[in-house]
Amino acid sequence: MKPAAARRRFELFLKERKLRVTQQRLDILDLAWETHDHFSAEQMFGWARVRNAHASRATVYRTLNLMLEGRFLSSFEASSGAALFEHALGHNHHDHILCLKCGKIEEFHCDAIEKLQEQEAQRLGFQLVDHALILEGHCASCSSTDEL
Amino acid sequence: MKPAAARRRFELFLKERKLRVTQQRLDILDLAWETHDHFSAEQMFGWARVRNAHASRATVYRTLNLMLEGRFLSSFEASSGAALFEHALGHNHHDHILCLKCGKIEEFHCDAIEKLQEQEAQRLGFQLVDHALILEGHCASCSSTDEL
DNA sequence: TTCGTTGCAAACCTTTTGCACTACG
DNA sequence: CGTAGTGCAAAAGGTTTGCAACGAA
Repeated sequence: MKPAAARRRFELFLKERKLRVTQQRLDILDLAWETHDHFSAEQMFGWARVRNAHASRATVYRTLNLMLEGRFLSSFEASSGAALFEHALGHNHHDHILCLKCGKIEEFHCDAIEKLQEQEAQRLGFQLVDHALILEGHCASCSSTDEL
Repeated sequence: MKPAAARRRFELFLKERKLRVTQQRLDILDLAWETHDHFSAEQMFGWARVRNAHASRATVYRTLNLMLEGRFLSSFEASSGAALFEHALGHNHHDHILCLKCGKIEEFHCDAIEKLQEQEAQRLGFQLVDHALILEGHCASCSSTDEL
């Protein structure tokens, strides 16, 4: 989804839920669409600050959660404990693999894994709603330069 | 691993690392082996309190981390944000599926998924160290009684 | 005008840490 | 005895919340 389209859909989303279209909400959406990287709530707060977008930390958190509910963003837990967000691009769902040394994050998608997850859930009588898969290891450049 | 064996191995582990075998450490190990359920640090603190095991919250956290390092326990992140622990029984590695309504936790293991994770990591040039897979959904009894 | 939203700071929750005291080896 | 471990309370890190002021509809 392109920035303009995202913004339009976000406004619609807000109106459908009878929520107000505020400058802060739009600014945060725009900022989220300006990076192709994963970002934390704190980073977003910093960007807003730098860009005079005037959103308080509380509003940043509230808006990120709102965008999560509307599936404008997805998030996963970094090993630090903080949540990392990324905008939904209309891309297929993907999972993440983190380098434990340099912190690099790569995305991957594997249909076979998804199908097997669904199968396992069914086998256990669960109706699958969501899943979180995070792989951790050493990336190519980090493992080429280490002994440990 | 049975309680007695766990305790013996834990004492060995401590001695190998030149750490002291304290009453608190043994009590916490015993308590961990008294449940077949997943437990949080706070729960363990409560048990210790009730049982006069006299371990402070700080000691509980420190000891749980120690047992994690020694692979006496494994842990994963509950959706609440708190870590859930379970004793290592010598069982094979397994993943978890949580019911979003009643909180029930089931374990499962799927070799095919593990292999595919390894493949994906290799494909991306990563040397896989660990992974976390958590499925979330509605369990059989919760999905039979709901409309949502 | 009205009610949802914001900003601030305080509260929260989980986990870690500094330091004086305790106890294992 | 000497040093690692413990308990306490305070700090830390991330996120949520209560409430008065603000602003979109």
